Amino acid sequence: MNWKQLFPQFEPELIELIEKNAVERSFNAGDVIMRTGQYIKSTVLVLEGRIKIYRENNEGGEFLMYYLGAGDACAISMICAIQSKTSEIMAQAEESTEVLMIPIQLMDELMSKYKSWYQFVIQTYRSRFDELLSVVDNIAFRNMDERLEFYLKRHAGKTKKKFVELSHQQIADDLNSSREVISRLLKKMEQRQLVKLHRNMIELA
Amino acid sequence: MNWKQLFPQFEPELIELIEKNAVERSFNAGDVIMRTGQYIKSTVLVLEGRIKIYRENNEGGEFLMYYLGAGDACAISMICAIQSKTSEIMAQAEESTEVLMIPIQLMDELMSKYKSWYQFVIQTYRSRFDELLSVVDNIAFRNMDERLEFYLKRHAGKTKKKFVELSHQQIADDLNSSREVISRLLKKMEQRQLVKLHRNMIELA
DNA sequence: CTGCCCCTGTGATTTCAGTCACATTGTGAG
DNA sequence: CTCACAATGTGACTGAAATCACAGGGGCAG
Repeated sequence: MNWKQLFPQFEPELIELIEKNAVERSFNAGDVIMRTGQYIKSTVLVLEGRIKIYRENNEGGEFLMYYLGAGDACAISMICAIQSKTSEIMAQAEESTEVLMIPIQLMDELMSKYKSWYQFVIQTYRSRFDELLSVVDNIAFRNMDERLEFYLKRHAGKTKKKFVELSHQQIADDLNSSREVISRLLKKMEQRQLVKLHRNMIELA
Repeated sequence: MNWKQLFPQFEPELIELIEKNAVERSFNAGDVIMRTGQYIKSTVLVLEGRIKIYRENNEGGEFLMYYLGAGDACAISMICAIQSKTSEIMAQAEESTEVLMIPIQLMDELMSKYKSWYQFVIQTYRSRFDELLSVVDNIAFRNMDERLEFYLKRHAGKTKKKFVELSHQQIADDLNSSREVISRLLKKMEQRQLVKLHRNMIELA
């Protein structure tokens, strides 16, 4: 795949080096890309599709943290890759997804030699950290109705559509809530004209 | 202050460079070191004392994220400093605290020239990211009683004492809960022989 | 000693969210 | 068309935590 236009800030030399050493990989919707406790041997750049990054607890509950889309990098894979540590999160493809895996051995060289790469890594850390902060804000300070609104907006924002094609159950899972609660809150939102409900699809006003 | 032994991994040359350019600063218990929306012009290293990093919302609620102690660096100040962005968190001294402020202009040079600095920064990112993950875990998956236990252990752990010298109200603030709830849960813990309650002080079993 | 303020204990009530139970509806396979 | 199944709607109940109201009690300033 021709991915260069996703990273216009990279120097040609850097792109060449990545191309020579990195491996492209495809995942189908639903594939688990990384799981809790797994060792990480590469830094992951997303070229196409969408990856869900979430936390799982031992009782089967899960909790969505954020999404990665084309042009994003996985901050956790960067940190873990550099230190050869295990990851503490789950990553799952939401759609058909293409990624570029850059072996850790290359990281040090890229960081020291290419300013654009260094900037990109810092930028990635910052974005993820900020997203994590807003996640903390939401669960610490907001009720489920506000969290649901935030979730729908974020989901629609990334896909650039006015539709969220998910069942109530899937939304409940992402928010670590239950289907009935989400159904009821969605009904209330419909009464407030914020959404229109369809089967497997929510239309944002 | 002689802080070199806190960072034994730093090369002499690196230490010298920091010494020449950084500014030491003291804060008293209760001083706000950084507030939401403030621009950051320096990276902060903690030399002595203890800093509380927390999130504040517009309705006066607050929520503790983690502490920084001697030898720690503020990951957020690093990220923000490099990008000259505003911070999204509050930092407050819990005790008398000494910090070293390294001007952002120096960051790029340190990162590219000193491997030990680069490693330190990466290590800092990782630790804070992990702490933030465990914060998310706690509020997403745990009830208040478990969160309280976790809070007490963490608080005592950092101070290396078996005592937590806080009023119930302060604990409630940190957990974004209310005083009565904390009092009741502490009573239950006392009945389970996990703690002994005193005025302004909790003794861990 | 006394008055005041802060810290703590505790009951009553309310609200939000999770759970259980079951009804209804939409859709695709055959 | 019909059946099976997944998605959705809804009432009843439960439990966790927030809130309200108020009662003691300890410590300190004067």
